[in-house]
Amino acid sequence: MSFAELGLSPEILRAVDELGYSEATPIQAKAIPLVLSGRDLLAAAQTGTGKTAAFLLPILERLKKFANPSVSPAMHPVRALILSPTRELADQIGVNAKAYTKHLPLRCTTIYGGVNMDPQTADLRRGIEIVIATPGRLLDHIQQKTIQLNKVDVLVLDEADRMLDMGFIQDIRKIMSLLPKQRQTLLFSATFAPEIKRLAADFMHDPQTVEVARQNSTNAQVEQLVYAVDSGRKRALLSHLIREREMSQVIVFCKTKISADQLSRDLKRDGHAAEAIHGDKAQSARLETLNSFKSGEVKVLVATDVAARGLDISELPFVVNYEMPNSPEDYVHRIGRTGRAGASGVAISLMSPDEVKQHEAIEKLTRQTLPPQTVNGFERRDASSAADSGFGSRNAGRERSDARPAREPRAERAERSERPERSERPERSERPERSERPERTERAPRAPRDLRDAATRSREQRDPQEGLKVARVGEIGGRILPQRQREVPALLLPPRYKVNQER
DNA sequence: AAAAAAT
Repeated sequence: MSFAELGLSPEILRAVDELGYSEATPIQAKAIPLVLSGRDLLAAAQTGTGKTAAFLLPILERLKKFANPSVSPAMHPVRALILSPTRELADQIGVNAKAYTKHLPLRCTTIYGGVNMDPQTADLRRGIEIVIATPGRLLDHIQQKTIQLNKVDVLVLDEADRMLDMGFIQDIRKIMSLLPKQRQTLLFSATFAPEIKRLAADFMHDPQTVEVARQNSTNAQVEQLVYAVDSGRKRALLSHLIREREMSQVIVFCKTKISADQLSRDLKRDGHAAEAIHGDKAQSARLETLNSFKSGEVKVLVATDVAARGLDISELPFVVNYEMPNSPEDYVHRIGRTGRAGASGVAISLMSPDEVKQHEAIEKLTRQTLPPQTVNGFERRDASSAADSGFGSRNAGRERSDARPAREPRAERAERSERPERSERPERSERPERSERPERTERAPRAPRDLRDAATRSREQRDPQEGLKVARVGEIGGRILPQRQREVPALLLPPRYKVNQER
C-alpha cells in the first residue's frame, strides 16, 4: 500500500517521497490509520520493519492543525512526547522526525542526558510541538520547570516493553502523572511479554492491538546460528569467524560493560578496528563511536545492550552474541540490528556451557529451535563427557558440525606469516580465560580497576568528596543509584527465566 | 549474575 492511500497530507507525503519511500510496510499500513483515528494502540512488529515512521507520520498528520510559523512560544506547546530507552535511539528518532517535518511548520527537539542542558532549555523556551526524550533528563527539565507537558495529546513509548520494565517504570509513571488524562497513548515494540500487556492496560483506554507476525518473532531475513564453544575459546572463535566469514562489519554484543571493554581491547590488540560502546562511556565518545561505525571506519562495534534496541545501521551484515543476553527479548532486539528494511543478515551466537539456560529461553520465546553447532577446531574440549561439561543433556546429540568447515590452522598460519612478531607470543587462544585460570584463586584479590569514564574520574579528582558520596549512597558498577531507584518498586515483574512460564 | 536512564 502506498503512503498516499493512508490519508497523509501532501507536505508529509513530499518529505516521505524525498527520503525515497513509496510503499508502506505492513506495520505502517495497519498502524497509521489507527493512530489517525485517535485510538490508543499497542503495536508489535518485527525489528527493522519501520515502526518509527508508523507512529511519526500519523502523529505529524494529527498535529498538522497546530502547524504554525508563529515565533510566539505560547503557540508551540508540547503536543507529542516520544520516550526512548537510550540516548542514541532518541537521537535517531529525532533525526527521522526532523526529516519528516521538513515541509511542515512543526518543531521537534531531542532531550537526553550526558550533554549540556542549556541548548535543550533554549529550544524548549522557543516552543516545540514534538519532544523526543529519555526519561531521566526529561524529569530533570520537569523539575526545573523548563518544560510543560499539560498540552500533550500523544504519548509514544518506543521499545515499550523496555520502558515499562523495572528499571524505567517509576520514571514513566511519574511522567505520565503529569500528562493530560485525555490523550492518545501508543506502545511500539518487537517484543511484548504478557505481564507488560497487563501493565499497559492500566493506562490505556480501550487500546487496539496491531500485530504483524507473532509478537516476539525474529525477522525471517536473519539467518541465526548458535555455536557451542568453551568460554575460554570464544575470543579465538570470534577472530576466526570475522576472518572466515569476511565480516566487513559486525556488532558484537557482550553482557557487561567490563567484558565489552575487555573484548574491544583484545580485538584491537589482534589488529581489528574495534571500539566499545556502553553506558559508562562519555556521551561524546558514544556518539563518536557510533558515527565512526556507521561511516565504516570502525569494523567491529563491541556493545552492551545499550545498542540492542532500535538502532538502525544500514546494511549491517552481521551480529554476534559474544555472550548470550540475560533476557530472551534482548536476543530478538540484538539480532534485529541486521536484516533491516528487507535486507538479509546473519546472527551468530557463541554459547558456552554456562549459557544453555539462556539459549533455551530464546528458543522458547521465539518458538524456534536453534540447534547448537560446533566449528571445526573449536569443539568443546571434552565432547565425550557432555554430562559434566555443563551442556545439558537436552542438547546432547543435537550439535552438528558447522556446514562451512573451518580452516583455522591455515588461516592462522597465513596471519602469522604476515605478522611475524605475533608468533613470538604464546598462542593466546589456547589459554583459558583469566577467570578460569586456577592460580587466580591463590592470589590475593586485586583492587578493582577504575572503569568509570574520564569525566567521572576527573570530577572525583577535583572533588575528593565525590568518591565518598558514591560510597555513602551505595552504587552498582560505579554508578550512583538515584534516590527513587532504591525505593521498593510499585510493581515487581516476574523473573525472566521462570520455567514453564506461559508465553 | 545486567544494562539503561539525571547531576
